[in-house]
Amino acid sequence: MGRQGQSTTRTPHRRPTLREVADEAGVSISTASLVYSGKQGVSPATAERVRAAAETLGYAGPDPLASSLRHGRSGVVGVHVEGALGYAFQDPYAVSVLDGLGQVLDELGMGMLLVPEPPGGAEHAARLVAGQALDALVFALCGPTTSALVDQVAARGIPMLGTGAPVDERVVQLRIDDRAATGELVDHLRRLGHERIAMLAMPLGPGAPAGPVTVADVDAATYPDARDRALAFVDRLGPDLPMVQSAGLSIDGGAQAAALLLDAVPRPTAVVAQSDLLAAGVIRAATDRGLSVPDDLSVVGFDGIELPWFEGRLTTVEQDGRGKGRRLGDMLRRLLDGEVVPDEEHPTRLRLGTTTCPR
Amino acid sequence: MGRQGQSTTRTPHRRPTLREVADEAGVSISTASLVYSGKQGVSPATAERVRAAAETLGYAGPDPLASSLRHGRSGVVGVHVEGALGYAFQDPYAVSVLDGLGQVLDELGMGMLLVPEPPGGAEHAARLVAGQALDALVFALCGPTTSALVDQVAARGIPMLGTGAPVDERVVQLRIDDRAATGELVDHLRRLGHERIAMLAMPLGPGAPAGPVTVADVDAATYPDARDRALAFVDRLGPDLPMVQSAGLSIDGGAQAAALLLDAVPRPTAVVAQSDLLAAGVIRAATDRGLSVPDDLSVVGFDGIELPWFEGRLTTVEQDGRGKGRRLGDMLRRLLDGEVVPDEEHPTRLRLGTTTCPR
DNA sequence: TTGTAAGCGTTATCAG
DNA sequence: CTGATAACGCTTACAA
Repeated sequence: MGRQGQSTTRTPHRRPTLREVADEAGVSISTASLVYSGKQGVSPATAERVRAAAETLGYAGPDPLASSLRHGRSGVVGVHVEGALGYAFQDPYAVSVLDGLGQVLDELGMGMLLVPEPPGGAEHAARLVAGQALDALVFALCGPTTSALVDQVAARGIPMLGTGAPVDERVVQLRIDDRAATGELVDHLRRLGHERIAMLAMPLGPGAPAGPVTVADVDAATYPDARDRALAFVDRLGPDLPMVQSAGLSIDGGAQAAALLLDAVPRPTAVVAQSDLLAAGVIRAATDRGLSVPDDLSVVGFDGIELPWFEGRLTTVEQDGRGKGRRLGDMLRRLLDGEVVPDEEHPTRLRLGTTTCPR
Repeated sequence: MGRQGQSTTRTPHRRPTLREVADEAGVSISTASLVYSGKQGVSPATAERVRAAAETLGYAGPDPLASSLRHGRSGVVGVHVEGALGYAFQDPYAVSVLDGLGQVLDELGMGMLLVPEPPGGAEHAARLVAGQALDALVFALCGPTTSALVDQVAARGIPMLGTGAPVDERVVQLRIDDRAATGELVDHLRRLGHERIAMLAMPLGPGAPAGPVTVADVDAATYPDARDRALAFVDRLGPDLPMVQSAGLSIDGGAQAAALLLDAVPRPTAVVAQSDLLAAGVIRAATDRGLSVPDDLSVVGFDGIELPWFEGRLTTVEQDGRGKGRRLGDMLRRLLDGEVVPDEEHPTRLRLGTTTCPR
């Protein structure tokens, strides 16, 4: 109580340490520590003395850094984000996965550290990971099949979790069945009588240009989810239907790539877009051309995000991003508990909307 | 080369330490350290021996935790996010700020740790911050005027940066002139001949319900940006024009609140929305009612985000989120360098689009 | 150029 | 219930 001359000399921010608190309280440093970790019994009286001393000195609790070093755990989970944040977070699906993961991490008292890997520079991410204490690394947003980070992180003994990529036995996966789900979409369109169906693929690899793709391109794709969805399309419908990839995972990118499909003659009667964002682009491109969805063109997407500005409801595959994120969090918890966690599969389901109708 | 029997015994993941590497290389531990910090001269020959030893033992470099403890810096910047991630990241403007900040942090080799503060539970964020080693905390996304975190973080001697909130002298601010910018929007509409202008405000506080608000409500607002924009509106146009707040910062929320304005008689001829997302909601609500924008209703927003599905261009105030984020990063750098950083102001500019026309 | 030694601030183990 | 003491893994004067 009373002034402590705090504003007079004020050495430039040397925080008091537990030892000083202990001295002030007239107890040993280990006793003081016990007060904070709250494990063993400390007599209420001494505990109170320690707290008072802490108050006096302005001690805000044990230094997380020292505590982490001691425990060998930082309480931080890295989340790999491919591309700039502004780019990756444009996709509500990606955000919903992070949201779910974040919920679980919150419960675990752990933090989420973003590990962005900018377009050209893997070394940035590598440098960050080298200097940052991570308890685990999650590839939540499905990037390339391989990543230079994997070796590095594995060497540190840090467990990794992914949603299909990078493909590596050291990365525990929570996959969806991209092929089966895409198959359901295609079957739905075929049941409606569509035959001239086109595919609008996500970029098959980093920096892929918008334009037509062949089956060979698909086979060589760097992104496994884009590849599997395209392969399922080819499996069901053969190699002769039009396929294009977009230059990015965005509405604009989708619209631009969709233009290639919609301006072709004969025009497809249905488009399978590999993501809802791309499907939104298809819808916009169609509308721009005076085509009505679904009357002139049926459109299906993938992911199951909300498109609040769209009156109507996209026919799509629900992935339940938040649920997937939560499940990732659950696997993470087990991984950190030292359990051996096998790969798992997350269910998806076809959701019928208003963007498809009979041919 | 050759097998090292890695898959046979494999003690459960005890990483080698620098001391073991030094022993293996036949040098002292400090010499080995020098090889990694790369400061002083180590003879190329010894350096090579150390590296070889590291390779042999599978040493992946100094433990970041120990290194951080020694340096007293964690290389982590906390970013406060109000509400669930899935909610906060819905706003492209918020994401763009984070994107810009992330760019600078990347250059600094620092990481970005998300510190979500869920709707009801400030103690979650508090617990996270208590257990996490942060070099700084940024309130990038403009939350409430006060935050319980501030005292706690200040006690740890961690510098804080904000964009208007929380209001506290210990938080260095990068502000925009909300009042002047809103004034420009209003003036623009008045020049076009509009008189019956309505305001659609962002939530004035956490969990605010959608509905009409009075000047008194505005004065008591918890979010300073929402308050200042509303006050500027009242200053210019008097207290008698309709004002509503939305229940959340989203297109849906905007549309719902906008309904209250558009169904009133007489209907306003122009709406000032406090964010572009809300403006998008107004446009949707208008369209739903068969009103044409701008012919039947002029709409202005705030922020300057892209609405890729909207043919046309919103009249709004450009905030250049990415630039703002980068500038926050720059202030952060100076703060971490120990400089005394004064509050700054970020410029905005009126951007004319296609959503306003003469009355 | 290399080695010695003293911490960084905690926590855990084990006596008392 | 409390107190020495030894780590945790690394960095950096300072000495050789």
